[in-house]
Amino acid sequence: MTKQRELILSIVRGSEAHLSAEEVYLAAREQMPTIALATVYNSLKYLSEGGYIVRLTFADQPDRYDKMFVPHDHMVCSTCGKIRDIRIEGIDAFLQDHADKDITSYDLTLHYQCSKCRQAAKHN
Amino acid sequence: MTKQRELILSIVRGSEAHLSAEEVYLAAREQMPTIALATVYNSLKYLSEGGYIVRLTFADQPDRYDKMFVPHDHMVCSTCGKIRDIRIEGIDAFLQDHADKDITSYDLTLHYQCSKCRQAAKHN
DNA sequence: GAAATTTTTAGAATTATTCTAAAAACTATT
DNA sequence: AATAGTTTTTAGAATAATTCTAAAAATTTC
Repeated sequence: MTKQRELILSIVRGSEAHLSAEEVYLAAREQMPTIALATVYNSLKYLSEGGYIVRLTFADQPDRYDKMFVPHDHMVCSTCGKIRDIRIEGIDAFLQDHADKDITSYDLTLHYQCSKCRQAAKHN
Repeated sequence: MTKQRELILSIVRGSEAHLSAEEVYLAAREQMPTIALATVYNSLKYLSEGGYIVRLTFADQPDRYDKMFVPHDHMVCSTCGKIRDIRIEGIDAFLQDHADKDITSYDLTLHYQCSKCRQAAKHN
């Protein structure tokens, strides 16, 4: 673990948001102004492949990174793209039961409209 | 519906694969050699926003397009990236039941290792 | 069938990410 | 603790996927 990777890990772990590489880069620069964007990408790859953090891929957004201490799924607002954590109780068992092959992991994203966007939509 | 959009819709509907924009473009050019790549992107956006086809987003791959006559989910091989359709019986009801908000749709991707890649991995 | 609108085309632009090659930082070896 | 070997970082170039732009073509409306 280099200083850079430690820093990046601490940024992802210290945030409740689902940060993009760019956002991690901006946060990292505050503590290490000379860090390169490529290092952020390298480190995020290293950390997610090593299981320290989880990479999330959503449509129409750059990839995001999640500390995922507690297993959970995600809801994305179809209008503004904001991401919300959600826990679907019993989903793991349900999926293993209903899939014919052994699954190693899964991604589940629910689409919905967040309350802010629902409000905004009314005023049209 | 313009000629171009008709053609692109027929290509997606006529394929069992999950075609990328580039693949649709190559197929489209065989019947309409002057079609522009931007038109393929525009049309795929138009068709997926209109509900004629479904856009799929996976990590480390360009977006893909699926005719989705029958609702289903997807399994992606973690090694080669190949996509397989899967039907998870009762998942819709399960999700609506277990999510606290009204969901408009969902994406579920299961990760696994396809038999070809599992074989290949053995010989190491 | 002229006018208005929409779509297509071709190429430039943008965004997210990876690659490259040299420099720097570690690690292991005497 | 100097040396050699390996890994990581850096900065910038390169790439891939997709969108934007502006003019031309097609389509629709009146």
